[in-house]
Amino acid sequence: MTANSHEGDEVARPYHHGQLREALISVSLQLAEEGGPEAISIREAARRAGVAANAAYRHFEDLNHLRAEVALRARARLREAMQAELEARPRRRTEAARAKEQLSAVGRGYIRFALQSPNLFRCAWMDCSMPDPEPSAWSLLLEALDGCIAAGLIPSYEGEAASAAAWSLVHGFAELALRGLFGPHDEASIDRLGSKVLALFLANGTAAAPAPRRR
Amino acid sequence: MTANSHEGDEVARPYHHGQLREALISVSLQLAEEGGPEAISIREAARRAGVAANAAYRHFEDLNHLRAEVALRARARLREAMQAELEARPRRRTEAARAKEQLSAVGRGYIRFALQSPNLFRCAWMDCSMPDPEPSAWSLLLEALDGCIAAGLIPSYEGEAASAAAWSLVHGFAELALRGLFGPHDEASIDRLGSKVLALFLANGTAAAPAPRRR
DNA sequence: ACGAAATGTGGACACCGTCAACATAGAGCT
DNA sequence: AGCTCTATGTTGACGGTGTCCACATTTCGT
Repeated sequence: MTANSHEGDEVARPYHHGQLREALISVSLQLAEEGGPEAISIREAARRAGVAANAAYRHFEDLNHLRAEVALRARARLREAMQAELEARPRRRTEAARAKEQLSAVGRGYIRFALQSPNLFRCAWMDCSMPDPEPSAWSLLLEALDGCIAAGLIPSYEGEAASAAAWSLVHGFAELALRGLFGPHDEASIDRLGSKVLALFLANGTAAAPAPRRR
Repeated sequence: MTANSHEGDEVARPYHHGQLREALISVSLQLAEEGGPEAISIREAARRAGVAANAAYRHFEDLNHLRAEVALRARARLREAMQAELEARPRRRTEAARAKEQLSAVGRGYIRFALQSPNLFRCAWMDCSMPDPEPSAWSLLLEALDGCIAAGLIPSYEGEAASAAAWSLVHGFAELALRGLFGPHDEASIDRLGSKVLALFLANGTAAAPAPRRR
Protein backbone atom coordinates (compact mmCIF):
# COMPACT_ATOMS: atom_id res chain seq x y z
CA MET A 1 0.00 0.00 0.00
CA THR A 2 1.18 3.43 -0.86
CA ALA A 3 -0.22 5.28 2.11
CA ASN A 4 2.02 4.48 5.02
CA SER A 5 -0.30 5.09 7.95
CA HIS A 6 -3.58 6.75 6.91
CA GLU A 7 -6.12 5.27 4.61
CA GLY A 8 -5.43 6.29 1.06
CA ASP A 9 -8.96 7.56 0.84
CA GLU A 10 -8.69 11.29 1.02
CA VAL A 11 -7.11 11.87 -2.36
CA ALA A 12 -3.75 11.21 -0.75
CA ARG A 13 -2.49 14.75 -1.27
CA PRO A 14 0.90 14.08 -2.72
CA TYR A 15 3.26 16.47 -1.01
CA HIS A 16 3.02 19.09 1.70
CA HIS A 17 -0.32 20.45 0.68
CA GLY A 18 0.19 22.50 -2.39
CA GLN A 19 -2.70 24.84 -1.96
CA LEU A 20 -2.64 25.56 1.72
CA ARG A 21 -2.85 29.31 1.43
CA GLU A 22 -5.82 29.13 -0.84
CA ALA A 23 -7.43 26.42 1.29
CA LEU A 24 -7.01 28.45 4.45
CA ILE A 25 -8.54 31.52 2.91
CA SER A 26 -11.54 29.75 1.50
CA VAL A 27 -12.12 27.81 4.69
CA SER A 28 -11.91 31.03 6.65
CA LEU A 29 -14.38 32.64 4.35
CA GLN A 30 -16.69 29.78 5.17
CA LEU A 31 -16.11 30.28 8.87
CA ALA A 32 -16.94 33.93 8.45
CA GLU A 33 -20.06 33.11 6.52
CA GLU A 34 -21.23 30.86 9.32
CA GLY A 35 -20.29 32.86 12.36
CA GLY A 36 -19.29 36.35 11.39
CA PRO A 37 -15.90 38.02 11.61
CA GLU A 38 -15.20 36.78 15.13
CA ALA A 39 -15.48 33.20 13.99
CA ILE A 40 -12.35 33.50 11.88
CA SER A 41 -9.64 31.62 13.69
CA ILE A 42 -6.26 30.38 12.64
CA ARG A 43 -6.57 27.20 14.60
CA GLU A 44 -10.00 26.33 13.32
CA ALA A 45 -9.08 27.16 9.76
CA ALA A 46 -6.01 24.95 9.97
CA ARG A 47 -8.08 22.21 11.53
CA ARG A 48 -10.59 22.32 8.69
CA ALA A 49 -7.80 22.38 6.17
CA GLY A 50 -6.47 19.23 7.78
CA VAL A 51 -3.22 20.73 8.85
CA ALA A 52 -1.44 21.73 12.05
CA ALA A 53 -2.26 25.19 13.32
CA ASN A 54 1.21 26.57 12.88
CA ALA A 55 1.37 25.64 9.24
CA ALA A 56 -0.77 28.71 8.66
CA TYR A 57 2.06 30.92 9.75
CA ARG A 58 4.02 29.96 6.67
CA HIS A 59 1.36 31.72 4.64
CA PHE A 60 0.06 34.49 6.85
CA GLU A 61 2.11 36.68 9.09
CA ASP A 62 -0.75 37.12 11.43
CA LEU A 63 -4.41 36.47 12.10
CA ASN A 64 -5.08 39.96 10.87
CA HIS A 65 -3.48 39.18 7.56
CA LEU A 66 -5.79 36.21 7.18
CA ARG A 67 -8.74 38.39 8.08
CA ALA A 68 -7.65 40.95 5.54
CA GLU A 69 -7.68 38.29 2.88
CA VAL A 70 -11.16 37.23 3.92
CA ALA A 71 -12.27 40.84 3.80
CA LEU A 72 -11.01 41.00 0.25
CA ARG A 73 -13.08 38.00 -0.75
CA ALA A 74 -16.11 39.34 1.02
CA ARG A 75 -15.82 42.59 -0.88
CA ALA A 76 -15.51 40.64 -4.09
CA ARG A 77 -18.77 38.89 -3.27
CA LEU A 78 -20.38 42.20 -2.52
CA ARG A 79 -19.25 43.49 -5.84
CA GLU A 80 -20.68 40.46 -7.59
CA ALA A 81 -24.02 41.06 -5.94
CA MET A 82 -24.00 44.64 -7.12
CA GLN A 83 -23.01 43.58 -10.59
CA ALA A 84 -25.83 41.07 -10.70
CA GLU A 85 -28.36 43.71 -9.75
CA LEU A 86 -26.85 45.94 -12.38
CA GLU A 87 -27.29 43.37 -15.09
CA ALA A 88 -30.81 42.54 -14.05
CA ARG A 89 -31.97 46.14 -14.12
CA PRO A 90 -34.64 47.28 -16.52
CA ARG A 91 -33.25 49.03 -19.54
CA ARG A 92 -34.29 52.63 -19.88
CA ARG A 93 -34.52 54.81 -22.96
CA THR A 94 -33.19 58.20 -22.05
CA GLU A 95 -29.67 58.66 -20.84
CA ALA A 96 -30.91 60.29 -17.66
CA ALA A 97 -33.28 57.48 -16.82
CA ARG A 98 -30.56 54.99 -17.55
CA ALA A 99 -28.10 56.73 -15.28
CA LYS A 100 -30.66 56.92 -12.52
CA GLU A 101 -31.53 53.30 -12.86
CA GLN A 102 -27.87 52.36 -12.83
CA LEU A 103 -27.20 54.22 -9.62
CA SER A 104 -30.23 52.80 -7.95
CA ALA A 105 -29.41 49.26 -9.05
CA VAL A 106 -25.98 49.56 -7.54
CA GLY A 107 -27.44 50.79 -4.29
CA ARG A 108 -30.03 48.05 -4.28
CA GLY A 109 -27.37 45.43 -4.81
CA TYR A 110 -25.34 46.79 -1.97
CA ILE A 111 -28.22 46.86 0.46
CA ARG A 112 -29.58 43.49 -0.55
CA PHE A 113 -26.22 41.85 -0.14
CA ALA A 114 -25.89 43.32 3.34
CA LEU A 115 -29.25 41.95 4.35
CA GLN A 116 -28.89 38.57 2.74
CA SER A 117 -25.33 37.86 3.79
CA PRO A 118 -24.91 39.90 6.95
CA ASN A 119 -21.89 37.95 8.11
CA LEU A 120 -20.03 38.42 4.88
CA PHE A 121 -21.04 42.06 4.74
CA ARG A 122 -19.60 42.60 8.18
CA CYS A 123 -16.42 40.92 7.05
CA ALA A 124 -16.19 43.13 4.02
CA TRP A 125 -15.69 46.15 6.21
CA MET A 126 -14.27 44.65 9.32
CA ASP A 127 -11.45 46.32 11.06
CA CYS A 128 -8.34 44.31 10.38
CA SER A 129 -5.89 47.13 10.97
CA MET A 130 -4.31 46.44 7.66
CA PRO A 131 -3.50 48.70 4.77
CA ASP A 132 -6.50 48.35 2.51
CA PRO A 133 -5.20 47.75 -0.98
CA GLU A 134 -8.42 48.40 -2.84
CA PRO A 135 -11.98 48.99 -1.74
CA SER A 136 -12.98 48.05 -5.29
CA ALA A 137 -16.58 47.48 -4.36
CA TRP A 138 -17.06 51.20 -4.59
CA SER A 139 -15.92 51.53 -8.14
CA LEU A 140 -19.32 50.40 -9.39
CA LEU A 141 -20.98 53.12 -7.41
CA LEU A 142 -18.50 55.69 -8.61
CA GLU A 143 -19.08 54.66 -12.22
CA ALA A 144 -22.80 55.04 -11.74
CA LEU A 145 -22.27 58.47 -10.27
CA ASP A 146 -20.11 59.45 -13.18
CA GLY A 147 -22.95 58.39 -15.40
CA CYS A 148 -25.28 60.67 -13.49
CA ILE A 149 -22.91 63.57 -13.82
CA ALA A 150 -22.52 62.93 -17.53
CA ALA A 151 -26.29 62.88 -17.86
CA GLY A 152 -26.47 66.20 -16.10
CA LEU A 153 -28.28 64.78 -13.10
CA ILE A 154 -25.59 65.96 -10.77
CA PRO A 155 -23.71 69.19 -11.31
CA SER A 156 -20.09 68.19 -11.68
CA TYR A 157 -18.92 70.79 -9.18
CA GLU A 158 -20.69 68.82 -6.50
CA GLY A 159 -19.17 65.61 -7.63
CA GLU A 160 -17.17 64.97 -4.54
CA ALA A 161 -19.90 65.78 -2.07
CA ALA A 162 -22.52 63.97 -4.10
CA SER A 163 -20.48 60.81 -4.32
CA ALA A 164 -19.67 60.94 -0.64
CA ALA A 165 -23.35 61.37 0.02
CA ALA A 166 -24.49 58.50 -2.18
CA TRP A 167 -21.85 56.30 -0.72
CA SER A 168 -22.74 57.23 2.84
CA LEU A 169 -26.42 56.85 2.25
CA VAL A 170 -26.15 53.38 0.84
CA HIS A 171 -23.63 52.14 3.34
CA GLY A 172 -25.38 53.70 6.29
CA PHE A 173 -28.72 52.30 5.30
CA ALA A 174 -27.30 48.83 4.94
CA GLU A 175 -25.57 49.00 8.25
CA LEU A 176 -28.54 50.32 10.16
CA ALA A 177 -30.99 47.96 8.56
CA LEU A 178 -28.67 45.12 9.46
CA ARG A 179 -28.78 46.13 13.08
CA GLY A 180 -32.53 46.27 12.99
CA LEU A 181 -32.57 49.93 13.87
CA PHE A 182 -35.36 50.70 11.49
CA GLY A 183 -37.71 48.81 13.70
CA PRO A 184 -39.16 45.35 13.40
CA HIS A 185 -39.52 45.17 9.66
CA ASP A 186 -39.63 42.05 7.60
CA GLU A 187 -37.15 41.77 4.80
CA ALA A 188 -39.53 42.86 2.08
CA SER A 189 -40.53 46.07 3.78
CA ILE A 190 -36.92 46.94 4.51
CA ASP A 191 -36.26 46.45 0.84
CA ARG A 192 -39.11 48.77 0.04
CA LEU A 193 -37.86 51.37 2.47
CA GLY A 194 -34.43 51.12 0.91
CA SER A 195 -35.85 51.73 -2.52
CA LYS A 196 -37.76 54.72 -1.22
CA VAL A 197 -34.65 56.20 0.31
CA LEU A 198 -32.73 55.69 -2.89
CA ALA A 199 -35.54 57.17 -4.90
CA LEU A 200 -35.67 60.15 -2.60
CA PHE A 201 -31.99 60.75 -3.12
CA LEU A 202 -32.26 60.33 -6.84
CA ALA A 203 -35.40 62.34 -7.35
CA ASN A 204 -34.59 65.27 -5.14
CA GLY A 205 -31.08 65.09 -3.89
CA THR A 206 -29.51 65.04 -7.27
CA ALA A 207 -31.94 66.05 -9.93
CA ALA A 208 -33.11 69.23 -8.28
CA ALA A 209 -29.89 71.11 -8.02
CA PRO A 210 -29.83 73.33 -11.07
CA ALA A 211 -27.47 76.12 -10.03
CA PRO A 212 -24.79 76.99 -7.49
CA ARG A 213 -27.31 78.93 -5.38
CA ARG A 214 -27.18 82.67 -4.83
CA ARG A 215 -24.54 84.33 -2.68
CA MET B 1 -4.61 48.03 63.40
CA THR B 2 -7.86 47.69 61.62
CA ALA B 3 -6.61 46.24 58.35
CA ASN B 4 -5.74 42.65 58.98
CA SER B 5 -3.26 41.92 56.21
CA HIS B 6 -3.07 44.73 53.63
CA GLU B 7 -1.91 48.21 54.33
CA GLY B 8 -4.85 50.37 55.27
CA ASP B 9 -3.80 52.76 52.53
CA GLU B 10 -6.24 52.17 49.78
CA VAL B 11 -9.32 53.56 51.47
CA ALA B 12 -9.79 50.13 53.06
CA ARG B 13 -13.03 49.44 51.22
CA PRO B 14 -15.15 48.20 54.04
CA TYR B 15 -17.04 45.22 52.69
CA HIS B 16 -17.18 43.22 49.49
CA HIS B 17 -16.82 46.11 47.16
CA GLY B 18 -20.11 47.86 47.12
CA GLN B 19 -19.90 49.32 43.66
CA LEU B 20 -18.40 46.51 41.68
CA ARG B 21 -20.92 46.55 38.90
CA GLU B 22 -20.47 50.25 38.35
CA ALA B 23 -16.69 49.98 38.69
CA LEU B 24 -16.52 47.21 36.13
CA ILE B 25 -18.58 49.13 33.64
CA SER B 26 -16.62 52.32 33.95
CA VAL B 27 -13.30 50.52 33.82
CA SER B 28 -14.47 48.67 30.73
CA LEU B 29 -15.49 51.91 29.15
CA GLN B 30 -11.96 53.08 29.73
CA LEU B 31 -10.57 49.91 28.19
CA ALA B 32 -12.79 50.49 25.20
CA GLU B 33 -11.68 54.08 24.91
CA GLU B 34 -8.06 52.99 24.87
CA GLY B 35 -8.21 49.94 22.66
CA GLY B 36 -11.55 49.72 20.95
CA PRO B 37 -14.28 47.14 21.43
CA GLU B 38 -11.91 44.18 21.30
CA ALA B 39 -10.04 45.50 24.30
CA ILE B 40 -13.00 44.92 26.57
CA SER B 41 -12.18 41.91 28.69
CA ILE B 42 -13.72 40.51 31.82
CA ARG B 43 -10.40 39.52 33.28
CA GLU B 44 -8.72 42.83 32.61
CA ALA B 45 -11.68 44.78 33.89
CA ALA B 46 -11.74 42.73 37.08
CA ARG B 47 -8.00 43.18 37.42
CA ARG B 48 -8.31 46.94 37.17
CA ALA B 49 -11.18 46.92 39.61
CA GLY B 50 -8.94 45.06 42.02
CA VAL B 51 -11.06 41.98 42.17
CA ALA B 52 -10.90 38.37 41.08
CA ALA B 53 -12.04 37.71 37.54
CA ASN B 54 -15.01 35.62 38.52
CA ALA B 55 -16.45 38.27 40.74
CA ALA B 56 -17.63 39.89 37.53
CA TYR B 57 -19.97 37.01 36.94
CA ARG B 58 -22.03 38.04 39.93
CA HIS B 59 -22.92 41.20 38.02
CA PHE B 60 -22.86 40.22 34.37
CA GLU B 61 -24.12 37.02 32.91
CA ASP B 62 -21.67 37.19 30.15
CA LEU B 63 -18.95 39.18 28.46
CA ASN B 64 -21.56 40.27 25.98
CA HIS B 65 -23.69 41.70 28.72
CA LEU B 66 -20.76 43.76 29.88
CA ARG B 67 -20.16 44.90 26.34
CA ALA B 68 -23.80 45.83 26.00
CA GLU B 69 -23.48 48.02 29.05
CA VAL B 70 -20.41 49.70 27.60
CA ALA B 71 -22.28 50.23 24.37
CA LEU B 72 -24.97 51.99 26.32
CA ARG B 73 -22.47 54.35 27.89
CA ALA B 74 -20.81 54.98 24.56
CA ARG B 75 -24.16 55.91 23.06
CA ALA B 76 -24.77 58.23 25.96
CA ARG B 77 -21.48 59.96 25.21
CA LEU B 78 -22.43 60.21 21.58
CA ARG B 79 -25.67 61.78 22.57
CA GLU B 80 -23.88 64.30 24.75
CA ALA B 81 -21.65 65.26 21.85
CA MET B 82 -24.68 65.82 19.68
CA GLN B 83 -26.38 67.80 22.39
CA ALA B 84 -23.32 69.98 22.77
CA GLU B 85 -23.26 70.75 19.08
CA LEU B 86 -26.93 71.49 19.30
CA GLU B 87 -26.47 74.02 22.05
CA ALA B 88 -23.53 75.68 20.36
CA ARG B 89 -25.39 76.19 17.10
CA PRO B 90 -26.08 79.64 15.75
CA ARG B 91 -29.60 80.75 16.45
CA ARG B 92 -31.65 81.41 13.37
CA ARG B 93 -34.63 83.66 12.85
CA THR B 94 -37.09 81.84 10.68
CA GLU B 95 -38.53 78.55 11.76
CA ALA B 96 -37.30 76.88 8.61
CA ALA B 97 -33.73 78.08 9.08
CA ARG B 98 -33.85 77.03 12.68
CA ALA B 99 -35.06 73.55 11.82
CA LYS B 100 -32.39 73.22 9.18
CA GLU B 101 -29.70 74.35 11.54
CA GLN B 102 -30.93 71.97 14.18
CA LEU B 103 -30.77 68.99 11.87
CA SER B 104 -27.37 69.91 10.62
CA ALA B 105 -26.03 70.47 14.12
CA VAL B 106 -27.16 67.03 15.14
CA GLY B 107 -25.48 65.52 12.12
CA ARG B 108 -22.31 67.46 12.77
CA GLY B 109 -22.22 66.31 16.35
CA TYR B 110 -22.63 62.74 15.29
CA ILE B 111 -19.89 62.87 12.72
CA ARG B 112 -17.50 64.79 14.89
CA PHE B 113 -17.90 62.39 17.75
CA ALA B 114 -17.17 59.48 15.45
CA LEU B 115 -13.99 61.10 14.24
CA GLN B 116 -12.79 62.35 17.58
CA SER B 117 -13.58 59.23 19.61
CA PRO B 118 -13.44 56.45 17.07
CA ASN B 119 -13.06 53.74 19.67
CA LEU B 120 -16.10 54.84 21.60
CA PHE B 121 -18.05 55.31 18.43
CA ARG B 122 -17.28 51.77 17.40
CA CYS B 123 -18.42 50.61 20.80
CA ALA B 124 -21.65 52.51 20.48
CA TRP B 125 -22.72 50.30 17.62
CA MET B 126 -20.73 47.19 18.26
CA ASP B 127 -22.33 43.88 17.79
CA CYS B 128 -23.01 42.46 21.21
CA SER B 129 -25.80 40.16 20.13
CA MET B 130 -28.00 41.56 22.83
CA PRO B 131 -31.48 42.96 22.75
CA ASP B 132 -30.94 46.67 22.33
CA PRO B 133 -33.11 48.41 24.89
CA GLU B 134 -32.90 51.89 23.43
CA PRO B 135 -30.85 53.44 20.69
CA SER B 136 -31.63 56.78 22.31
CA ALA B 137 -28.88 58.57 20.43
CA TRP B 138 -31.24 58.76 17.51
CA SER B 139 -33.94 60.58 19.31
CA LEU B 140 -32.16 63.89 18.84
CA LEU B 141 -32.04 63.29 15.14
CA LEU B 142 -35.66 62.30 15.06
CA GLU B 143 -36.64 65.43 16.96
CA ALA B 144 -34.73 67.54 14.50
CA LEU B 145 -36.47 65.81 11.64
CA ASP B 146 -39.82 66.41 13.23
CA GLY B 147 -38.86 70.05 13.40
CA CYS B 148 -38.15 70.01 9.69
CA ILE B 149 -41.47 68.41 8.94
CA ALA B 150 -43.25 70.94 11.12
CA ALA B 151 -41.47 73.72 9.25
CA GLY B 152 -42.63 72.24 6.00
CA LEU B 153 -39.13 71.37 4.89
CA ILE B 154 -40.02 67.74 4.51
CA PRO B 155 -43.41 66.60 3.33
CA SER B 156 -44.80 64.56 6.15
CA TYR B 157 -45.80 61.71 3.86
CA GLU B 158 -42.14 61.07 3.28
CA GLY B 159 -41.38 61.18 6.95
CA GLU B 160 -40.30 57.61 7.27
CA ALA B 161 -38.13 57.54 4.20
CA ALA B 162 -36.67 60.94 4.96
CA SER B 163 -35.72 60.04 8.47
CA ALA B 164 -34.25 56.75 7.34
CA ALA B 165 -32.29 58.69 4.77
CA ALA B 166 -30.98 61.31 7.17
CA TRP B 167 -30.07 58.67 9.63
CA SER B 168 -28.32 56.55 7.01
CA LEU B 169 -26.51 59.48 5.56
CA VAL B 170 -25.09 60.64 8.83
CA HIS B 171 -24.20 57.21 10.10
CA GLY B 172 -22.74 56.07 6.81
CA PHE B 173 -20.64 59.16 6.45
CA ALA B 174 -19.25 58.76 9.94
CA GLU B 175 -18.46 55.13 9.41
CA LEU B 176 -16.80 55.61 6.06
CA ALA B 177 -14.83 58.63 7.13
CA LEU B 178 -13.63 56.65 10.12
CA ARG B 179 -12.29 53.95 7.85
CA GLY B 180 -10.50 56.51 5.76
CA LEU B 181 -12.46 55.57 2.67
CA PHE B 182 -12.82 59.13 1.55
CA GLY B 183 -9.16 59.24 0.78
CA PRO B 184 -6.27 60.71 2.69
CA HIS B 185 -8.00 63.71 4.13
CA ASP B 186 -6.97 65.61 7.20
CA GLU B 187 -9.55 66.05 9.90
CA ALA B 188 -10.52 69.55 8.89
CA SER B 189 -11.24 68.67 5.30
CA ILE B 190 -13.29 65.65 6.33
CA ASP B 191 -15.27 67.98 8.52
CA ARG B 192 -15.79 70.27 5.57
CA LEU B 193 -16.84 67.41 3.35
CA GLY B 194 -19.28 66.31 6.02
CA SER B 195 -20.80 69.75 6.16
CA LYS B 196 -21.13 69.79 2.41
CA VAL B 197 -22.88 66.46 2.40
CA LEU B 198 -25.24 67.60 5.10
CA ALA B 199 -25.87 70.84 3.29
CA LEU B 200 -26.57 68.98 0.10
CA PHE B 201 -29.13 66.83 1.84
CA LEU B 202 -30.72 69.79 3.54
CA ALA B 203 -30.74 72.09 0.56
CA ASN B 204 -31.91 69.65 -2.04
CA GLY B 205 -32.89 66.39 -0.53
CA THR B 206 -35.47 67.86 1.73
CA ALA B 207 -36.24 71.43 0.89
CA ALA B 208 -36.82 70.88 -2.78
CA ALA B 209 -39.66 68.40 -2.59
CA PRO B 210 -42.73 70.56 -2.74
CA ALA B 211 -45.26 68.10 -4.07
CA PRO B 212 -45.80 64.38 -4.71
CA ARG B 213 -44.53 64.83 -8.27
CA ARG B 214 -46.73 64.11 -11.19
CA ARG B 215 -47.57 60.55 -12.23
C1' DA C 1 -28.28 35.35 67.00
C1' DC C 2 -28.67 32.55 63.27
C1' DG C 3 -29.52 31.01 58.82
C1' DA C 4 -30.07 32.51 54.06
C1' DA C 5 -28.81 35.19 50.32
C1' DA C 6 -25.39 37.97 48.12
C1' DT C 7 -20.91 38.53 46.84
C1' DG C 8 -15.85 37.49 46.19
C1' DT C 9 -11.93 33.75 45.66
C1' DG C 10 -9.28 29.79 43.81
C1' DG C 11 -8.64 26.37 40.73
C1' DA C 12 -9.62 24.14 36.56
C1' DC C 13 -10.82 23.47 31.56
C1' DA C 14 -10.92 24.39 26.82
C1' DC C 15 -10.04 27.48 23.72
C1' DC C 16 -7.12 31.07 21.35
C1' DG C 17 -2.68 33.47 18.97
C1' DT C 18 1.99 32.97 18.71
C1' DC C 19 6.91 31.44 19.30
C1' DA C 20 10.96 28.18 18.96
C1' DA C 21 12.74 23.86 17.69
C1' DC C 22 12.40 20.09 14.91
C1' DA C 23 11.00 17.06 10.71
C1' DT C 24 10.26 16.30 5.96
C1' DA C 25 9.57 16.80 1.19
C1' DG C 26 10.97 19.13 -3.37
C1' DA C 27 13.91 21.93 -6.10
C1' DG C 28 18.13 22.61 -7.94
C1' DC C 29 22.77 21.88 -8.47
C1' DT C 30 27.06 18.86 -9.39
C1' DA D 1 22.77 9.39 -9.29
C1' DG D 2 23.51 12.05 -4.86
C1' DC D 3 23.68 16.20 -2.17
C1' DT D 4 22.35 20.40 -0.06
C1' DC D 5 19.17 24.24 0.58
C1' DT D 6 14.87 25.99 1.23
C1' DA D 7 9.99 25.79 1.64
C1' DT D 8 6.65 23.86 4.15
C1' DG D 9 4.36 21.20 7.97
C1' DT D 10 4.51 19.26 13.00
C1' DT D 11 5.17 19.24 18.11
C1' DG D 12 5.22 21.36 22.24
C1' DA D 13 5.07 25.23 25.00
C1' DC D 14 3.66 29.92 26.97
C1' DG D 15 0.54 33.35 28.28
C1' DG D 16 -3.88 35.07 27.44
C1' DT D 17 -8.97 34.58 27.29
C1' DG D 18 -14.16 33.25 28.79
C1' DT D 19 -16.46 30.37 31.75
C1' DC D 20 -17.73 26.64 35.14
C1' DC D 21 -17.46 24.62 39.84
C1' DA D 22 -16.70 24.42 44.65
C1' DC D 23 -15.63 27.12 48.46
C1' DA D 24 -15.11 31.39 51.58
C1' DT D 25 -16.81 35.54 53.41
C1' DT D 26 -19.80 39.13 54.26
C1' DT D 27 -24.38 41.26 54.79
C1' DC D 28 -29.18 41.14 55.75
C1' DG D 29 -33.74 39.61 57.26
C1' DT D 30 -35.93 37.59 60.89
